Amino acid sequence: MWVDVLVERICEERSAPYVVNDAWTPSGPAHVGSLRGVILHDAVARGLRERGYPVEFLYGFDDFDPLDGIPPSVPEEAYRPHMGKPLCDVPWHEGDARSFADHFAGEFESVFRAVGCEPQTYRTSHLYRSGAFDPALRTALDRAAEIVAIEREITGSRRAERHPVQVLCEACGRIGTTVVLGWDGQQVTYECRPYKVTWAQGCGHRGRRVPFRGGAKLAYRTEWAAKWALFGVKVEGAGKDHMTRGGSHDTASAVARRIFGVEVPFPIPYEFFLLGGKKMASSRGGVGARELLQVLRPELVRFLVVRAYYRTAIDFDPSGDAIPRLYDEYDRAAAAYFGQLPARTPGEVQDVRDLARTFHYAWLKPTPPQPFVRPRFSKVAFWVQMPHVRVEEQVEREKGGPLTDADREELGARVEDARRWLEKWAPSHYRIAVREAVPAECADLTAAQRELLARLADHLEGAALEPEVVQAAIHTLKAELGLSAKEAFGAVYVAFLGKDSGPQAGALLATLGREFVVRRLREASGRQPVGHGV
RNA sequence: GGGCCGUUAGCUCAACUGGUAGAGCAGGGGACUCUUAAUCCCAAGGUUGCAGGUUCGAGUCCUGCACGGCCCUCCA
Repeated sequence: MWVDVLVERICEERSAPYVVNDAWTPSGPAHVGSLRGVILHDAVARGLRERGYPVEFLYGFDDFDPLDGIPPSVPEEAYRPHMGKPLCDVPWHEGDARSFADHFAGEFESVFRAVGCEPQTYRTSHLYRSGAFDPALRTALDRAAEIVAIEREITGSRRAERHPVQVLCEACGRIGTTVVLGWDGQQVTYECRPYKVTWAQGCGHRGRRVPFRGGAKLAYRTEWAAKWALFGVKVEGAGKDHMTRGGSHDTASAVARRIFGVEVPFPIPYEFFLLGGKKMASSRGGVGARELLQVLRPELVRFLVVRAYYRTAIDFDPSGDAIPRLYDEYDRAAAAYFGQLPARTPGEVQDVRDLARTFHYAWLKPTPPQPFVRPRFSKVAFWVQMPHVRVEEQVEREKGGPLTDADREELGARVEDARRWLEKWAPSHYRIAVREAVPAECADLTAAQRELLARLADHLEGAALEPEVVQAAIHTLKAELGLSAKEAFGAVYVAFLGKDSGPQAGALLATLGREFVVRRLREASGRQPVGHGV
């Protein structure tokens, strides 16, 4: 199981205590890829902890970065004047005291807490304003030329020369628009340029200021290296866009080694998380991390990430069979974890062991789970649609005993997921839906089946529409006509559902109302009512 | 051009540091003979993309190739 393999290698290649770090810029709603990052780091931290090492799991919100784009979910006019300011200095448009950064950081934090990730969070703005980053800032200013040279070397000088420090403009409060002109060991001279970047306009101010305690920030790649040095980070993964050769991770690594003199954290390059084949990035809209929790419950979200090898892309498409399949795999992993999955060959023994570990890392809480019933998802989805079925009784019968609290909790979650799935994602053949018009499939009915439908219509016209009555009538008629149960009931299902199976026929028809039932039976039979015109 | 990933049964995917290629679904056969038939049982289905190599042994390791996806630009 890949988490265990990574943990093993980390123990060989880096020494304890382990600081595991991950970070994200709260510039909009977090997308699912960021969620993969947190879950991955959380699982690795858990694995290291279980080996008895001291582990610190940190999660940074890069809220001192400039606002460089406006997410589509937010009114553009409210933020246009703030373009280029640090995210932590941009007020949230809906009145309360929070900043733009705090809003999105808080939102994402509640998502990753829900899937069981418990890092200690920090904000880069605090690192700057508290002075924690001042030594790194001084180093970067003193050795700016070296850092620029490193960037050019690593990236193959594809990019324009860029100073590793950005000053916060005293006149307009922007940080994305300034350039450093000089550094005398005490103060930086800088200019806030109108056309430095396309997404924000600097005010033109030219000044001198002390860069410390929040007066300036490190450029992204240097800042990354500085964080490793400051916290002594031993493990930090990143999406493959950072990890490509000559990319930001390579630059940060060189800066870490040559400028700050620290070891590069154990890298974990992980693949993207796609939803329905499209990349979900906050800047492009689409389904975010929060929305994923409205598709899958937290246990399944975490399982989805943990079971996939970290170097392969996850492409989750909630339509189709994906959710029932995911549930089946989750149940298999749970069975392996609880020792309920038999293994015969050595290969199977290993498979079961891996599955059990996967479930272990997917489990939300640090405390081990107690066994719980796992009625198959597709079955639950069927039961919740049957008017006469009480799901809890069904599960009790399958289990062969009364349900525990854990059982009931699990079942409740499944029922809720099943209803949501049926409503939003399930392919139509999973839905038991009474057709509004006579199904075309009725053309395939035999003469005897048509006869049965016609006689059933006649019978029900004068009888109580009770489940037992309907049920008994079908059985009587099938005997009269020499039909099998499958042929008889199949005809009824086809007439209403367009397919040859469904919930108990009596219960189904009883919920539909006599007039409709009789009319539909006659239409499907292709016969005129006995003794009536029309 | 560089990098990463993928290619295994009709479909969706498994298979630890190399050790008899598995599962779900679909399809086939059968069972329960008044319906929780979306259940249960059985069988079948694969020269693991192609060509080489290493090995007693390769889906797994190495080399090359083909096809597909993504990343390498700004920003993070």
